Amino acid sequence: MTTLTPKQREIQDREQLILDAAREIFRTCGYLGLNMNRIAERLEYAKGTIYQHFRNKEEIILALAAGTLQKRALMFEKAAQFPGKPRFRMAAIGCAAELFVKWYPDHFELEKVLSCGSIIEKTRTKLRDKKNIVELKCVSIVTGIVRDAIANGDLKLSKDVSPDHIVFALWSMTYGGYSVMDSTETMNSMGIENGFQTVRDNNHLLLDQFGWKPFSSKTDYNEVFEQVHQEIFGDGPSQH
Amino acid sequence: MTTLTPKQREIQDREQLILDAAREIFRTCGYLGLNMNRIAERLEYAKGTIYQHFRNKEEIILALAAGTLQKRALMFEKAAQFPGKPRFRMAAIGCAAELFVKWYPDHFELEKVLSCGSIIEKTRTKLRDKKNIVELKCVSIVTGIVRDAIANGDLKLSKDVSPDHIVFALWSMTYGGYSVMDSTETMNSMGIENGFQTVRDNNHLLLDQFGWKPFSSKTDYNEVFEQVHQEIFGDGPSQH
DNA sequence: TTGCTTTTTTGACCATTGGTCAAAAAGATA
DNA sequence: TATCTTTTTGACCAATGGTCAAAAAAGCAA
Repeated sequence: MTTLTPKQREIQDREQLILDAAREIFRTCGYLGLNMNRIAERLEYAKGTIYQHFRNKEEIILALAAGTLQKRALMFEKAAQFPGKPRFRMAAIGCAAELFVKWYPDHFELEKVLSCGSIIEKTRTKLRDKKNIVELKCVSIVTGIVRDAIANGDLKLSKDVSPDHIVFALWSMTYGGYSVMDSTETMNSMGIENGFQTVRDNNHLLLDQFGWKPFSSKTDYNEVFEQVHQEIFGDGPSQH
Repeated sequence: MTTLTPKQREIQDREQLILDAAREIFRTCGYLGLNMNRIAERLEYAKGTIYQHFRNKEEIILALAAGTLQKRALMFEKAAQFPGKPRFRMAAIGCAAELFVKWYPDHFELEKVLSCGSIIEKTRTKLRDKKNIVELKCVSIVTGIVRDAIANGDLKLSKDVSPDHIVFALWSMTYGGYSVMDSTETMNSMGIENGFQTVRDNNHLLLDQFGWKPFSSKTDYNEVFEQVHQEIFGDGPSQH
């Protein structure tokens, strides 16, 4: 039942070819520069063939975002396995998140496009859900580490704060920080020289305030970062 | 020299008519639904006339964003004048920021569109700068309050933290929080019931950790929020 | 291989939008 | 009123999104 005719196989493979071409065009020409004609032309297929795979360019962009997000989920999984106290593992997640945006800078641009209401609504719910599931995967990994810290005794939450609150706070700070950094104009006028380092510091500030031990005053989390960087992600973006 | 012929006056006024129509269309139909034809049709002008005012729809969107941003700057100015300790005034800024996104929900959508590289680059630098100046105005108001707190003795910064760092942290947390809230899907699966309240709390957590007195454990900043809400912004979005 | 059916591909085709510009209309001036 | 200047107009073109009947290719049975 799972055997495919050569033709079916070809069609299936083409999906990835389309996405590869689209990613390349998106990277160089952005949302407005990407269009179905251009993809077809580059792959030497007729336009109609591309439409057989994707309903419109918005769905292609969504698929591209889901693709990179999948890579992030894998990175988060690896990071979560860093041996040691939960807070160290959380620092490893921070490292993964930072390397992710550095390794796949176009993903951030994809996300920005997809955050526009009138763009995302051109895609089918089904496909959006597919992406959301991968995103939730990341969230649940992080929540898991928070729970471990609670089980561990390293973190005691007051009753008005839940693990989800902590994840929301970190998520906000990180996403917001990268976004603000991206709008260079305003950023330049502020005296932040190393935005990534600052986001890291701010996250640790938050975790300290939530009472999560060991505090950043006791541990050099930059050292942990470097360790994770080398030991887990030393080989760069994995090619597969 | 400042006297205008009736015709010149008419042209000048039309700019606002165009923006009003565009804002309405953008609100209901989003980025993809907004186009020059539609604006011209609604105002019963020829397309060419619209092009005399704006080079393309991206520049219209930029102008719309600059317009609402201007309102935010005014709100920040009013908030900064809240009488009392700098940290109270900072809470007032938080109130202004929150009311701003609630009062002008389409502004957030405008920002998201303009954050897309290939969209913003269709606008002229000159116009972008115009918007940036208003944005910087907001930043400088906030930075001013931080400086007041330092002058005051309520806040002592370690030498590796600058006022700009604090502003960057608050900005990240707030912008990031609102963004994450916006992507409802992921948000719903997390157990955050009141996102706005959570963003407020997180900001206060940060300020506490930076050592800015009086701490939120000593003061009920929700009370301050309500006070600012009523005394300063009680009359709703001002119509002018 | 051949002839028939089903699947896939193609690109001509249409509608919509972005954007231009020469000609027409309106306004200013004297 | 006649003349010059400014503004408006909408026909026009190019590019893109998207469809679909016809052609080509693939699958299959004898």
